[in-house]
Amino acid sequence: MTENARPGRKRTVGRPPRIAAEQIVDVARRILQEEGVEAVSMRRVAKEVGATPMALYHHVRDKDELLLLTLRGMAATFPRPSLPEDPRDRILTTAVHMHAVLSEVVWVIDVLSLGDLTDKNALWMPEEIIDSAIACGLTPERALHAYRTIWYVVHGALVFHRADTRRAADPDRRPFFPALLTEEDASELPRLTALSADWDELKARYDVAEQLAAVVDGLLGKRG
Amino acid sequence: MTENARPGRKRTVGRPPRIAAEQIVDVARRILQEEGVEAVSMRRVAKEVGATPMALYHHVRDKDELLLLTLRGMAATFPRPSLPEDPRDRILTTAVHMHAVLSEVVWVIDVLSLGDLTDKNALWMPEEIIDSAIACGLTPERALHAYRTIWYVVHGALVFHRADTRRAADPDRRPFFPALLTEEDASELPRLTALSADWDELKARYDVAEQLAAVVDGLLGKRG
DNA sequence: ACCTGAACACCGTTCAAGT
DNA sequence: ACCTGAACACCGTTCAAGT
Repeated sequence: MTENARPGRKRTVGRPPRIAAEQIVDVARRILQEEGVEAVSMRRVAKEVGATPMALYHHVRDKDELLLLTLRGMAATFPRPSLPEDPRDRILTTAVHMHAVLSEVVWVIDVLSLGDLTDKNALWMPEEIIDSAIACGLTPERALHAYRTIWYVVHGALVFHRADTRRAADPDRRPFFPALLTEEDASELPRLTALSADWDELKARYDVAEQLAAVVDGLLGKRG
Repeated sequence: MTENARPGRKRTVGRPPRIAAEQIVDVARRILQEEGVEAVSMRRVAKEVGATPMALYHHVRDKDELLLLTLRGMAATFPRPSLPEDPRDRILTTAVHMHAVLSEVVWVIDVLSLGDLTDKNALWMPEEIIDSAIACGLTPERALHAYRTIWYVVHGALVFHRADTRRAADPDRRPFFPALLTEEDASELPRLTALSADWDELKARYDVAEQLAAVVDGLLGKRG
């Protein structure tokens, strides 16, 4: 948001605005949801909002800022779940919640991977995970690192699931992993060859909650 | 690679090629390395190879294919490390190796996240991890899931480290996480507030090998 | 202060034609 | 078979001018 268009600032002189920053962001968010991040362009948003492309630049600094603004308030639309007592379970529930929320609004992950977290309403999740990890005996530093690792697993599950979905939708998709295994590879790559038979079913059975449970236990050092 | 340009196919008629597919891929790879994925365009590659943009389409199907071809052979340039005896250690060493290799050629991760694995020389790594996980007592299916989770951690570490590097290089970077914490947040987000003081140092101390060790132990079920 | 119009410097890709 | 030229349908952003 540019300096002069910041909400709450009194506008006493000059031409009254014809389009509001919120309108722009709403349109961008709708395109994001309906057609994905690659369908969003300044020109497209401008057209749908009924203005020239350059009008947008009075409300947002550039395209990146517009995309980041679409995230604002998203976390608030999902109710904060009630968490269990046990700190280990609190971590797990929060992590699974992060994944669940983000897989309901798939476009968020696309925007998220190109910028920073801007939504303060989402910060209770790292806070909760770090706090619970400390309650489990980790130092604050180790707790932070553990949070990052958990986030990487959540992020990876979302990103690669999205990539799979896209590929499945692609009409003329190129040959990919299991297809490029030849007979000769069978001896060198026996495990992959064996698994490639029902690759898609196996992939579908990947259970994030289960994996996160194992990861959390590992990070908390609950091992013999 | 288009049907008619496939290497090994005898070309007995027609105009001799002026540019080879390999030239195109080499130029693309150089731009990738020197300026990043967003600097690669069909027009730019064509110019540097001394041809019109459309000449490229005789050797590759589209831009995506060109990018995927740049990965071909990358894994072979890194020697396969000697692995320890213990299967748990083999998993860890392989995972750390994946991370080390990919952080030496940072552009690979950008290309990788938009497509599939095309380099057969890289497949020994999932094979090794899955095989060792089975040796540790996991079923093949659980071993595959464990591999995916490990890959997510490696991928996340690389992607977010790259995002940080980019942001650090950006001259007019926007305010991001620790900066947007206000005094009022301190009570609701005490852990994050406390950690935000030396955020950058903490981030720099994130040790992938250490995290992977914990994750692997969790995935192998080595807990009390 | 807010918006328009024209322009700059790009994209990926298709299609018809040349050698 | 391989390559060119022109064209289509786009991009993000700057700059000068209008109300």
